[in-house]
Amino acid sequence: MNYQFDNNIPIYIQLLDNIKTDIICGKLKPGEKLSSVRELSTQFKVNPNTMQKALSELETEKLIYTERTNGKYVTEDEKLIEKIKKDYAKKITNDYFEKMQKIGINDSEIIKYINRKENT
Amino acid sequence: MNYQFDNNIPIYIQLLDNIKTDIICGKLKPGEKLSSVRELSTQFKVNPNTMQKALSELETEKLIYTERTNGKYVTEDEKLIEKIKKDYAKKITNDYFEKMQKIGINDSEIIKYINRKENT
Amino acid sequence: MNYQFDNNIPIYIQLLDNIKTDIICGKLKPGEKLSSVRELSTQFKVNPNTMQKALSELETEKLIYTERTNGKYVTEDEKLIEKIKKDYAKKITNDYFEKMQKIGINDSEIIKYINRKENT
Amino acid sequence: MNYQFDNNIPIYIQLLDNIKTDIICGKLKPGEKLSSVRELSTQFKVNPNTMQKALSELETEKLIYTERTNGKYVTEDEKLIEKIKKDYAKKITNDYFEKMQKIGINDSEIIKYINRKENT
DNA sequence: GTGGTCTAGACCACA
DNA sequence: GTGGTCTAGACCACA
Repeated sequence: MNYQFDNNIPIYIQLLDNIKTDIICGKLKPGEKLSSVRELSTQFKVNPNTMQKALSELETEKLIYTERTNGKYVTEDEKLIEKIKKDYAKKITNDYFEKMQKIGINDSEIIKYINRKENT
Repeated sequence: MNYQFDNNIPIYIQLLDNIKTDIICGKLKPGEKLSSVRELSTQFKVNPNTMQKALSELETEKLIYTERTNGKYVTEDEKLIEKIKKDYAKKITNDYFEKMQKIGINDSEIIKYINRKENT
Repeated sequence: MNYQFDNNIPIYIQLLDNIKTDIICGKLKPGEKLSSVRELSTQFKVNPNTMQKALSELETEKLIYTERTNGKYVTEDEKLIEKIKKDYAKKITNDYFEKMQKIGINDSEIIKYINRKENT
Repeated sequence: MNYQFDNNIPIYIQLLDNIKTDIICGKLKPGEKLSSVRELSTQFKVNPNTMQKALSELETEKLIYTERTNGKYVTEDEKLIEKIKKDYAKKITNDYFEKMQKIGINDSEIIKYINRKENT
């Protein structure tokens, strides 16, 4: 499996989002141990420093924590994960509505777009 | 009127989006003459080069055209505007669904988020 | 002026603390422009990346902000600075008391140590 | 009893401080025999090597001594303990004042912070 | 083996 | 000129 990076977004952000998404959607379980920085960087074919940067950002968000000389783990705080998930969902829903309204598409028209999408 | 720029997105992109949105939602009418680059750059408080770059991108998209020595105008091609509007609306609807699904939120849950938003 | 680094503390933390202290005590004023990353790294004789790391940590704390292609500035939010100052002062006061009590020195004895210090 | 370690300070330092504090505050009496390294490492849930390192540092400071094949003991030199206690107290008092002054809090303001703390 | 730090230096977009 | 990103690779403490 070979990851494709979007050239317009910094790689460390894409790595970060990738792992974050895995935590939020439950693919990475609370308390689960992550692969080592070295392994992950090999797997994603990036420099260890780049991976380290992505992971340390996740750590400041408290989504992962480090046991020194041992490894990195997904937070056990399930409420935090749930909160981040809901906040994120609300945010992108808001952003979506904002963008639609900005180009002059009102609520009832938005529903049409959504229904068309739903019935695919 | 003072525009607030998001420091993480190139200013010329933000300018471009701004004007594009105005055309799509009809605030700028088909065939309407734009202010001069100089005026626009003063109005948005940006470097004229930056404004120039934004406008030339819009010109590549054919949303505006230049009459030499006379100024820049919104395209008169209403079908083009309509098409860009619909394509854009579909695209952001798709993006929205994709993002929600990525974090493990399925269609019926998406509807909940949308309803909550609708009833605000 | 040549900075001496403590070998047991990461350099970027020491840089960060240094600048943070300058902001908190008012040596760097709210809204003041910082020297460029390159200048600062020359001045402190560290690698630009190390300085960059220190500064970006200060940015996540919102004590500084970046104007792209322009430079970095001290936050204009004086309340935030004041808050960070007070929180920090409370924290080190608490830490001090805790440490003293841990080695079996009670409040009245602490006062003696403080008075002796005060009258120096 | 389960010790919580701060991940940013080497565990052996935290163990060392812990035992040192117990000696200084009298919880461990002069001449008292310590538990075996094996017991201590089980009790603190650390690797025996780590506990060994902590103890050997304490031995360098002469706060404990080893009777070969018999075990480790707290020093009987009460003056030494008293001296270390006072030195430590002075040191952290000095450090405290230094830190406060560094962020621009003068002596009279320090007193306010202390009084507020005292009256809790 | 684990994570953390740091350097040297290249390269980039933007203004 | 400004900040930002990324790589290659060394070195370190800790367990």
